[in-house]
Amino acid sequence: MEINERGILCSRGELDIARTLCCGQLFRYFPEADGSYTVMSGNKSCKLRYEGDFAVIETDSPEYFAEYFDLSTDYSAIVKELSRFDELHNALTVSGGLRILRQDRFETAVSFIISANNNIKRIQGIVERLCSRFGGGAARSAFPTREQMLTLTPQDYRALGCGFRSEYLYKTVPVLTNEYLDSIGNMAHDEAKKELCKLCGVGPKVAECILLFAYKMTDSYPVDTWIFKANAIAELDTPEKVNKYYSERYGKNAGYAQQYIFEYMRNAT
DNA sequence: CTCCAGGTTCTCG
DNA sequence: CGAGAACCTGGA
Repeated sequence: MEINERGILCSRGELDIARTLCCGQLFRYFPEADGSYTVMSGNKSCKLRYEGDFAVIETDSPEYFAEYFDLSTDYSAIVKELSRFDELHNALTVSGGLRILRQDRFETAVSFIISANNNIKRIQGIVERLCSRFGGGAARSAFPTREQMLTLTPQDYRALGCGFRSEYLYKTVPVLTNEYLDSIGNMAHDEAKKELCKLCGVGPKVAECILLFAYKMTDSYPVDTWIFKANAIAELDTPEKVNKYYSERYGKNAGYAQQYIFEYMRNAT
């Protein structure tokens, strides 16, 4: 990896752009006509494309996106550790270059509250409308800050298409101060999850997503409908049982395993 | 028409 | 504490 003032350079093997962006951990990515992708995070943006054997991240905020794409972590070692689990054989075929992001905490919390019982296409639309209407007034604006969102009413959220999640956001956004978000990061995983689950609109699945995709607590194992189907065994008949079993089985690498399975399952159908 | 999507909340036994 | 129903919305 190499960082200069124009951006970041790393090998294709380290960063598979489509895999990393399209596996449902972020919602503000935009495929461009020339084959590149634009990514928005908070009020920052970058553009990703391949040049020969390299993935190039062009941005005004190289330090931010080096952290965002978790470029200091060696993923080959993690994949190697997970390869001893036979049931992950298929999932690991799509693991190459798929990275787990360190996203903005507020944006991630809001986005995954919106994600509940929803589909990725529609989540993207809602988030984009939220940003364009309340984060800057134009397409691809910054994600609105907590302070900007404090003025929103449940009716505003309904107008964005949030549906029954509107009341969740109206109640929870005010709680998501920097102090609160910092305190979550200082907790152990189990305590952080328990604390997040106190928020309206945040249950075990959304809590695990926030902890994995914003705090990069990689012992998280979010269980959505896809993962639940993939891990369907007679004894594991509830999402929380699946969560408990596999987070213990994979330990510190549970989050990576989960993301590889999710990517494989969605491409398999 | 019904079913489903990166689930959570509310209610009831 | 566990099971079941209700829930916005848009695409298949």
